Amino acid sequence: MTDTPRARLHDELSMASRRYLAAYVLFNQALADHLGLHPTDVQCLSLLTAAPGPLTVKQIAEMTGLTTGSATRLVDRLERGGYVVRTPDQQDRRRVLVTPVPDRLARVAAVWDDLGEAWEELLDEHTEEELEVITRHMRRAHDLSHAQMQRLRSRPKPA
Amino acid sequence: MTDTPRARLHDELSMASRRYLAAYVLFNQALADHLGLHPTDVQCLSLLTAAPGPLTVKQIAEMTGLTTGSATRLVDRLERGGYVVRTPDQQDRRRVLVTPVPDRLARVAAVWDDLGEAWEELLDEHTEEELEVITRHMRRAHDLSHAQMQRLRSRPKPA
DNA sequence: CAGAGATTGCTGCGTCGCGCAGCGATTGGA
DNA sequence: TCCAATCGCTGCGCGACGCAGCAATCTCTG
Repeated sequence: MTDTPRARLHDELSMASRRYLAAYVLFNQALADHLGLHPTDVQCLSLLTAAPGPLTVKQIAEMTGLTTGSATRLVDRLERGGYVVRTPDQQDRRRVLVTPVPDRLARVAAVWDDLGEAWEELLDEHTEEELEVITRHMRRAHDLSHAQMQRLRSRPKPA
Repeated sequence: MTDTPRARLHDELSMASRRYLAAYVLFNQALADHLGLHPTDVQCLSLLTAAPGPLTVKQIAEMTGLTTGSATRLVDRLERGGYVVRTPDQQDRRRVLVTPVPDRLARVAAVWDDLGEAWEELLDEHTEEELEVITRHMRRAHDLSHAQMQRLRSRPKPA
């Protein structure tokens, strides 16, 4: 079905996205390995820094896709490494707030900044209109991935 | 540093990319879980179908970032599940060619196609020029991720 | 105000993916 | 011909993860 220019563009973008995402997975693994962590840990730290405030263990479990028990072990590792601290919630004493440690995260940020220079150069290759187009696509793709993930989770497994 | 429109666009795209990539990781996990596989297995199948021909175990190890031993176990799982077949290489009898099984992969493709409909709709929201802009950015981002991954791998660990 | 049910986080237990080290088989170069 | 290099496979141990059950706490109801 690649006989029209439009369809060809679709295929090219699909393939480019696949390669990009595959490369990101490898990069994420390499980054985690470089820091002596696991890909899941890096993902969690990314979520923590992107969040406006502290997250509970339950929220971390939902956002990472693993059980509360595994999330507890995950926070254990991060706390042992000094990346986060546990704080009991005053409003609801069942909850435990997980707060990232800025000093410790600075080391992670250092790696990111070092690599972020090339990222800035990449962004500078685009006009402002192009940046908006790409950003819009990213947001739509994010929403789509999120919706399809939930769809997959709430569907009977063929196994 | 978000005091200029340009810098604000940079930050927005950066954040949108982070969210997009994080969502993809979750989606990939959900997809693997849905198929009764592991994220690594799905990644490997994606690489196999994207490759022009059969891959050796060594190539799979390099492209997935794990050791040859783990790659052997990975191919074991895929072979046991009927997703791939092992074929001895005639030119070099040390090598083992791993070929995907079309019939078995059709089941994976079925999930993709079902979800790909929404993906096509997303692509149809863009003009052809916008598609080209996004594709170009994806390719550049892929190259950047790939280069930075190799840079991270060949650097001393701070641990 | 008291008690039932729901929610949150933590802990044994078993499973299994993964890296590491070493092995035999095969290939290509001195 | 011999030897180093390459490829894939196999024990071994580590550790991340899901599962099931637990105590503590909150919330809703009579």
